Amino acid sequence: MQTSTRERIVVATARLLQRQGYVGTGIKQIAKESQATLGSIYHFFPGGKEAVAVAAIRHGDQEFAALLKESLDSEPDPAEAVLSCTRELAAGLKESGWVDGCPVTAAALETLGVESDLQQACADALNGWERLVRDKLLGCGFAADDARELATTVISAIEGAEVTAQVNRSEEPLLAVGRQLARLIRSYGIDPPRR
Amino acid sequence: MQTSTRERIVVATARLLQRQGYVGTGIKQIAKESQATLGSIYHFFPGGKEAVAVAAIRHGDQEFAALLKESLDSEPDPAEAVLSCTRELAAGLKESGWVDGCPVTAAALETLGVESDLQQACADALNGWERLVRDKLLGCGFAADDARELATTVISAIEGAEVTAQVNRSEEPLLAVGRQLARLIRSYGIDPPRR
DNA sequence: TCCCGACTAGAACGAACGCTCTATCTAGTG
DNA sequence: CACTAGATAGAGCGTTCGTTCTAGTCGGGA
Repeated sequence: MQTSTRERIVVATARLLQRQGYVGTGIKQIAKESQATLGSIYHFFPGGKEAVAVAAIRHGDQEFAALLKESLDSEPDPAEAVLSCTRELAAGLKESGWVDGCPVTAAALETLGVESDLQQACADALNGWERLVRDKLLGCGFAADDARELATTVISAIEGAEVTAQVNRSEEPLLAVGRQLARLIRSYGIDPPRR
Repeated sequence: MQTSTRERIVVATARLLQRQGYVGTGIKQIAKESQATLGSIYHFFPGGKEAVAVAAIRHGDQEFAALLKESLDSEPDPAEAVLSCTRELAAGLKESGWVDGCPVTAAALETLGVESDLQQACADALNGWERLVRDKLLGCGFAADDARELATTVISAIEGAEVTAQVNRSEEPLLAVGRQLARLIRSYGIDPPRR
């Protein structure tokens, strides 16, 4: 067996969570989709459904962080980097038939009322992504306050643009937001570092 | 009876939807919360749960559109108008204990896979809000293309900022995004119309 | 007075939910 | 070979889901 049963469960759950949320995803559906059985799931995750979801959210977190980091590292100019990131997200979203959106938003919104590990995992993911953007901006010479506000704006706007793109089944919202974010970053008039 | 049973059902459902999404909200919970009975709900909404949800989404749509329109009309300068809007949203979010977020996002994300009236209602809401912003910008002398892209960005960013604010239980993301959006709008260098 | 449509009320149904339980299989160790 | 911990397998538990159904209440026109 190439991939462990545990890993198959986590990956399948991550995909299901981003498509139909936490409440909409059943343990038995996870079992079927991951080619595992109920016994296996409860063996690896004695915490039940929520424990599986937490692991899946963390998986989606790392996956998106890797994509984001790759985009940010590929371009020295932060404005270009954000553009490249939105382009990549738009392409991926279209390819999935507009269903594979942000891996944490759906789950996060459903578990807001209750204090849970799941909610914490979602918050950690969002804040981690924001930190990646902030560090990039700091490395390009932005002031600390500007970098922080811009990072929050970039992540929030991308988050919202992904939802808008999904609902309208169109790449345009993501691309338009990418262009405007690039303009906003450039408006600070900081020269991009040359390689 | 001051408010009709039908209205109570719609209002209660709208609040439940924005807090816990579509799948997470049960018909019986709607009945309890709205002081109605199952019979009443199915009497007014023969289409069942989805029909109730569609009416509730449309209600939330109009409610938010009214708030948005009020913010936009209160300030002649579009940048100031967006700032005022994010401030108002931040205050409302905090007051609700970070649970009453965007009325359609949660429901929209859960019903992406299937072609449904509910999904259409969510798309209509988002596009309607975007149009409000676009018309404001057009009225201020923005070029058609700029107004369209900016409107998409404003709505998407606010949408995402609201999620970020909820997850972090903080007003700051909404306020920061508001400031950056104002800066972006001003970067076009178009003089705000004087009253 | 009767009646009828609008509305209220909640018992009951089959399906699906998360989870527990026992049983079986498998790989590694003595 | 026997033994055991790890992993797999799924029947079945109690509960809740959305929906259907029958029964009852009530005000106003014939």
